[in-house]
Amino acid sequence: MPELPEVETTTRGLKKEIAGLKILDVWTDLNTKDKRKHDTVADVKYFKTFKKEISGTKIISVERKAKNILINLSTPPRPTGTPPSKGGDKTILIHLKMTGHLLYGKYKFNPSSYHHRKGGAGSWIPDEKANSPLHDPYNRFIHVVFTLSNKKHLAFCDMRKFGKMTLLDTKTAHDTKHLNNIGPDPLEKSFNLRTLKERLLKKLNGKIKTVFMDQSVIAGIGNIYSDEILWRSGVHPERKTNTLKENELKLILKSTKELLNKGIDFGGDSMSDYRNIYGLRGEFQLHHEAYRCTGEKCRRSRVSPRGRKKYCKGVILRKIINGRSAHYCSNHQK
DNA sequence: ACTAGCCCCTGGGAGC
DNA sequence: TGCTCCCAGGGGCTAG
Repeated sequence: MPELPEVETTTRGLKKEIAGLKILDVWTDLNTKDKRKHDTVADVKYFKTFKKEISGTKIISVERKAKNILINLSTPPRPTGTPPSKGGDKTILIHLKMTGHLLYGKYKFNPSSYHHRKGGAGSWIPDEKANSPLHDPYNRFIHVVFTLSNKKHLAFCDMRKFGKMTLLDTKTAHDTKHLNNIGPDPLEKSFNLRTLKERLLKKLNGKIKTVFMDQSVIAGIGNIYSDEILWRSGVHPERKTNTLKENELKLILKSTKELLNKGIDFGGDSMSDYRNIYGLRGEFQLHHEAYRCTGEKCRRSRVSPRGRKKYCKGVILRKIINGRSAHYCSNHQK
């Protein structure tokens, strides 16, 4: 599932590949009457406006805010004599939720493809050789396709359709409900021990794992990285935030920065369906110490004063905490 | 103002 | 082989 490192990997890819290009057209097969999706491209009426507003615009920049991707556009061109678009420049806000990812490449319509056989309304497959990584089944659930001015496409692939794509006014994007209640980004240099303490004060009585995944407290951390951070910090996921000692907070801060950076260095976590914009897997899943390691021996080791390597005698346990599965060591996480 | 719990969605895996 | 059932979970929403 895309968390900060996965969204950052995608954002970096987009900055490199699509900044400066124009959006010529957009297609979707999403069509819902679900009220909760009325302000997204999944809503038919909304999609019409969306298409009109973004067609012909230029992609100015791409940024990440927590787990959201923001694609900032130029003002849409208007025929002479017609007033400019209300609200000025637009920003496409994308949240990948559980199974979403973005793909950049060449696509062509193929009605007999895998996705179509599964009942999709339409389907696009990559215009690549058969052994292309883009033929990975997880890259076939394509629901929105942007046609770009270099004849390539930006596709939104989302197996479970939890993802969200909506259009905002660039000027006020950060003040909308989507973005105005998000805590500081832990990878910012200014995010230090003081910041961490201040943020945790917001939820004094909460379990650390739950609080850590709360986007209004800290931005970008989800189930995988919270498990890994707490494993490395030696802190039990159910510890109340107000019982954490100074040295534990220091460890949590250090582990957070280290693991999020490690996630980015490995190109994200593809244990499930995350793929980068070229359709390729990241490798962080090969370095899990806790997440989905239930029943395995704890891999933590330390070097004793005599120079011997001592292994933790714990086993990784799984427990549902506030409706989310938590994985932690039975021994060293206290 | 809080929080627990439901819901969205669908492929994959287990069990029969 | 093929059916049913359950699981994964971010975050919006609602009921308490």
